[in-house]
Amino acid sequence: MEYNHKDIESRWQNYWRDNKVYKTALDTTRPKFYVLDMFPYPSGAGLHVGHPLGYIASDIYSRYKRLRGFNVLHPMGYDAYGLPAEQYAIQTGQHPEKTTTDNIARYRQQLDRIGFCYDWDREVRTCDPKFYKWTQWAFMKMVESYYDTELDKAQPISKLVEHFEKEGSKGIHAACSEELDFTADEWKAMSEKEKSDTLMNYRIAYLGNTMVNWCPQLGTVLANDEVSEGLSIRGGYPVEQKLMYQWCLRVSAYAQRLLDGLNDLDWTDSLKETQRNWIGRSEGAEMRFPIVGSDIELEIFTTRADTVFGVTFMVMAPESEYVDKVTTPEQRKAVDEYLESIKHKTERERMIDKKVSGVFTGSYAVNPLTGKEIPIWISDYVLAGYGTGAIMAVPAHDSRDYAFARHFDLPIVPLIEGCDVSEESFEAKSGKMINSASADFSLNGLEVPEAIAATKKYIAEKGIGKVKVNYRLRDAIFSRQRYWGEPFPVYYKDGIPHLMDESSLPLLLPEVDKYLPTETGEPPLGRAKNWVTPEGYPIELNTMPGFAGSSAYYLRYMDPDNNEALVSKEADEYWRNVDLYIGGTEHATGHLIYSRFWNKFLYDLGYVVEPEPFKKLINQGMIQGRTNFVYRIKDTNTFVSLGLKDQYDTTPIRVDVNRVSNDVLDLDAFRAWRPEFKDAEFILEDGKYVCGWAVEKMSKSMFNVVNPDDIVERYGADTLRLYEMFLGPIEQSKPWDTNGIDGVNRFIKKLWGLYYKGDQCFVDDSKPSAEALKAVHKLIKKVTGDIETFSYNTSVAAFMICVNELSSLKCHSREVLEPLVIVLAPFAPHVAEELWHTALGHDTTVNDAKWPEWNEEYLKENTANYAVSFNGKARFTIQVPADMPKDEVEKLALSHESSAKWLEGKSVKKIIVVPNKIVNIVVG
RNA sequence: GCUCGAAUGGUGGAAUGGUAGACACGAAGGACUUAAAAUCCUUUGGUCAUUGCGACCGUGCGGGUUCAAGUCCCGCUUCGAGCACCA
Repeated sequence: MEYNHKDIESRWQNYWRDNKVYKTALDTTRPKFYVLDMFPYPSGAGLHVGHPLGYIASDIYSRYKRLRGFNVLHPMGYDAYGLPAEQYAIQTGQHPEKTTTDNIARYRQQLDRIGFCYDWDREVRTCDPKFYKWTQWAFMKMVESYYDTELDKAQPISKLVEHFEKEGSKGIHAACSEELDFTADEWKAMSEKEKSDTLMNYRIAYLGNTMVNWCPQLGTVLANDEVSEGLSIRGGYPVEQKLMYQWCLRVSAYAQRLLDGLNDLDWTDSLKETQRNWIGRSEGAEMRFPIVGSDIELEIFTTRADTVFGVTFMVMAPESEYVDKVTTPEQRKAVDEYLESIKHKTERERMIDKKVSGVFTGSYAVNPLTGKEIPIWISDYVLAGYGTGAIMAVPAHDSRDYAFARHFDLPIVPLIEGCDVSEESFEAKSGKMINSASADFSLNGLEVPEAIAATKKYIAEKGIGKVKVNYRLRDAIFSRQRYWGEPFPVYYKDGIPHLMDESSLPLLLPEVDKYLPTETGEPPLGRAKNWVTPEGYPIELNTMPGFAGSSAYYLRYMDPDNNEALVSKEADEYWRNVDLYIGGTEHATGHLIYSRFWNKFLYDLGYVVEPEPFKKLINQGMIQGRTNFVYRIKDTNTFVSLGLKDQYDTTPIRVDVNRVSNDVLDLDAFRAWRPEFKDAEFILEDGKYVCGWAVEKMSKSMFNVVNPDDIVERYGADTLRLYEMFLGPIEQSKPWDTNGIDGVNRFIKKLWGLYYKGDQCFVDDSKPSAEALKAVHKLIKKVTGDIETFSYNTSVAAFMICVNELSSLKCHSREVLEPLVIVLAPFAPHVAEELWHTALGHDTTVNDAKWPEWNEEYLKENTANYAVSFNGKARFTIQVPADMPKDEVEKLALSHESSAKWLEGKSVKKIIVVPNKIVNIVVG
């Protein structure tokens, strides 16, 4: 029997499927282990060779854990709502559901060919009503909750209502959009609409008038993580800031818990750091500056409380609500003109344009420490959304304030001894304070950190301000003006939003004639007929964003068919949370934040038992494309090989990588590729056409997409799996390079040759030699250690070494060949399964085998090699019996004939013997 | 600007502070073959030496700790990632 990957792989894939070999059930007698891949968005392009990288890694780990006796949950599903399907629908009129279903079918086919051990009975699709019922359900729970800042958890909104009834807003501790102040009587006197609006200020999912990222080209709002440098991540269209009435999630209330939770997670430092940056905690002080001739106080946030004595002016954001209140009649015209000029700029223009601009309001504030009057300005370098939307300007110690002061000729007061502010600001947080004293308070002579602490204490005592922590993390905007997403279970009665009854879930996505906004600018759901409740009230027209469906999907896999709960108590208590999560870094500030938030919310309400969803997380690197080039001599149809191209004037042209093998162009395939190359001529080197190459993003337009199907067809899934792991550490990004895959394929054939030659099976029950036992036990030890640390590339190398040793030893003993198959099974399951059954004669599947333990006895050496070195420079090697005591090794090393010349005229100061490694003789 | 990470042959990459370059690709030479493919064997960091041995230099750069540094410490350079008018 020759190794025939097509026959072996299709046979076993069918067997696994028909016998539901990978079906997982809740089994409290066995320890659980939950291994999860980030589920893919099923795009029209299908899988390329980069996608399976993480899936293979998690598959290996799942199979390994299973062989170790764990009950492994390893599911897969689809993040099926998304913009591409909707845009395709707009262009073609094809229902997004149709394209999505087709794409999923294609993905499934591609995934199946690689031989993954998913339990497909647990598949979820975010666009499936059975699934999105629970997305809508969680949203409703968020609407019905507020965040108690004292208990530090979500609470039912009814508790807050009770409090309002009794004491109004006095003494509440609830996260809110803005501080409100009302009495119980005022609350009771509110209209239904006013009450609704008031409660929106506290709900965890709330309707709010907020600055949103509006993308006109996409026709929808976007969350902060969907925007980068003022452009939409999808499509790269400009994004503007716009005040809109939108559903939001009060993620900011969870900022501190999201930050603290990171400490206990087994994630990479860089990913945790990314999340910490995104949450952006900064400790400082909030201070009030009274405005001259008014009872308004301007509130600011600063991390540099020590610099208050250097505040020479104040600046507020153009969008600040105080702008109107402090602008004097004389300055009104100038201010209006300035606001108008800002309004026309997009967010991106504002970011790029670093020119200093601003306008004086005409009003003055009082510096609470110096008592001096300072002017209040407006400038767009102050952001409305962060802190209080106003700042105290310290030009001597902040570069932005410095630039502003210089431009408008405002005073600059240095506060740190010896600093030079004639050219630029001094921003270092060190040095001794100067110029910082009033009648009853002085910071002079203190170091900066001491001064910060002293000022915080002082302002708190004086009632001027208080210590405050600010976060960069904003609430997530939860509405999208799109069709292809979850509808909100919300209807409007007299303009007041109401939740639908829980029993009416899921609220099904309605049919529409077109997937575009309506003529009046309403979202696509505005086209739906009868989009009203049975009572005739209109239903919300927005849909939920992509992250809604992906925030709790890992919980649904635990209990996918449950129609009574997101996940049953029993299933949740058994599976708990994800032990190992594998996916890309691109979700660091999106999905991985939202999911943690969502989980913490459900945890607060008692629906889940674990406060964190993903215990350990591995980020697989991106597989980049490796583009091949051919070089056409200008104005001809002649192509010159890489090594000779410098002799001609050439144009590099990207060539389909599938027509190139090991950088050598297949000439006929190239001629057949496109009509214009039909008559191409070639200048070869050594009879070959060698292509150039470059690393680029893997994409159709670069002609560098490699489809896993082609690799599986040619070499088999086992070769693909081993090769992807062999490329390098999984965390690392690397270009896909088909060069080298032959080496892995050769390994599998060589392995096969240990068991079979022609039709003859070699496996016998003979006693293996010590060398053979050693080879395989070394392998077991190495692979066991490697799997736990995800060093799969060195495991593959270990397999190669072991098989090479066994074939040169001509070892065919079952005692050696059986454990070899078991440890190989996670990596190359098809060939392992085949050998397990046919060559080794088992009738169970290799998945039910027991992971072998290595025996240290077999690994013992009977001789030990020592490198003998003098002052750290290795000079020669000695071989001694393994159990020779240290002092004898020393003696032997010193008496070796080669030692004489190193010892000549010198004395031995010290001898260091590292077992099996080195004898270092220190001479001097 | 702040934060984090990385840098090792022609290439991808190995190395608990202990003989750097495992394993693989590529390349060169050889065996088998009419020939090619496939397969197998040998060589492959550099320089010099070489029908014997060898010798010296080598992990981005400059210092340091150590008997011993790719690995630890300090200071740079370059590349990558995250955040960024965030006060």
